[in-house]
Amino acid sequence: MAGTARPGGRTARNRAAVLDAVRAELAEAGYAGTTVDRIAQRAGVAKTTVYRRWGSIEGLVVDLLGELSAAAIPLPDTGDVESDLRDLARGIVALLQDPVDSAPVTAVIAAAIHTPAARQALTDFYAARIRHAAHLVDRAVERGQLPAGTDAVEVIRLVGAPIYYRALVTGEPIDDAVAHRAAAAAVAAARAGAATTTPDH
Amino acid sequence: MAGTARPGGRTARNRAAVLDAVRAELAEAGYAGTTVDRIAQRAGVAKTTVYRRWGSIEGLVVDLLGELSAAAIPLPDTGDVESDLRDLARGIVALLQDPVDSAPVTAVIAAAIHTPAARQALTDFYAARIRHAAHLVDRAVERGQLPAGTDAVEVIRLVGAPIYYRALVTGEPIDDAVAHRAAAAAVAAARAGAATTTPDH
DNA sequence: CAACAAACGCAACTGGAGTTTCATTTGAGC
DNA sequence: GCTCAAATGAAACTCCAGTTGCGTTTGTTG
Repeated sequence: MAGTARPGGRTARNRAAVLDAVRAELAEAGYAGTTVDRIAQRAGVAKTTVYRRWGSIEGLVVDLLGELSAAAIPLPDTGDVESDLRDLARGIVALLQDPVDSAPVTAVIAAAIHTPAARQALTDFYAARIRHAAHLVDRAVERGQLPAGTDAVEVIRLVGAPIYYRALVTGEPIDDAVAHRAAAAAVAAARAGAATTTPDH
Repeated sequence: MAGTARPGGRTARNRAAVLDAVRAELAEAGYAGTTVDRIAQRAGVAKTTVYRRWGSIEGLVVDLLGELSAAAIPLPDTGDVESDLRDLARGIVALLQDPVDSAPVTAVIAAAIHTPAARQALTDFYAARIRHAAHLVDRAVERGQLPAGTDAVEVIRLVGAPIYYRALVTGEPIDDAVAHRAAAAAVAAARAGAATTTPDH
């Protein structure tokens, strides 16, 4: 439904202009300092149009997130699970450290705490991402690097969790060392059978 | 500075009434539906007073978080690291599942994404909590259940991370099974030496 | 190219969050 | 129990996000 009208039509052109403006405003002023008025002005569009089509800033960032999920992300494949997971973790760290890339993500995370629509969009977004990355773990299981019965999705969660935990909860700094440890911990847990589809408790 | 004036004075009485009102409003209407006007009305206080003393809703929830950190939390001590960490994880799950308890926490997390003051308060809050819980891991190292050189704080992070990750990022359901796996993964990582103060990379 | 529905732009309007001003109350100190 | 600074209450005010109404533009259909 992103392309109901012709890509060159005014509707599509305005949509692109507005989303670009949101990206720019988020990067410059942050989520708190971003107003619909300025976005509309920057996009050369009446603010009425923005409110009619997106309803609010939350609607805008949700739409922005949808664009992100459309962009395919390459999956590392070095032949070694831990290397692959480390690359994956480094990608997450890089994403969260870049103001332009992280702004829409953290904005939706904040919005998801209040708004069910944002919550749903975020859940769908990460479900797809994690499912995609899980293939990396499946390959490792096939290679015998991880025990059979390993829950691939759970391993991916274990990689991302410590990084987002720092970014959102503790506010501790994030760097490649964090990515390194997250990958190492995930692999260790998986090797020990702590990430299986049927827990042995 | 919480008790500058006498505990029975009007100032302290108003503070308690307002914070109680915030708790109640958060539980009923959620963070998005909470307004300063209703809080003031509920507390039997002029809204001017609220704005003067707390500045905004964010200031209120930050203050609420401060109250939470003042309440001491008991540390499990079963003699087994994994049991202890599992109890700890269950406590986090219980906190996030209870609307009344979780509301101020998630509210500050959302606020911390935008507001530096909330960010600082949240960072301090969790730094203290994690440091406190880390004693549990230190004891386990002394008992020889975990390798020497284990970073106790990092182990605690590994327990909390998957739970908050689900709550804030992926939106996946949270239950005791999640707590169980988080503790198991953290112990596995620690046993494998993936959570040491001096990483072996 | 004529017709028409949908999307848009513009300006005026609305409502509520947050501020300011000043009179009043509280409670600590003497 | 008197004094005074600080905190509070009440009401009027400002400002801006979000809405509404209506005329205009766009682009699709036949």
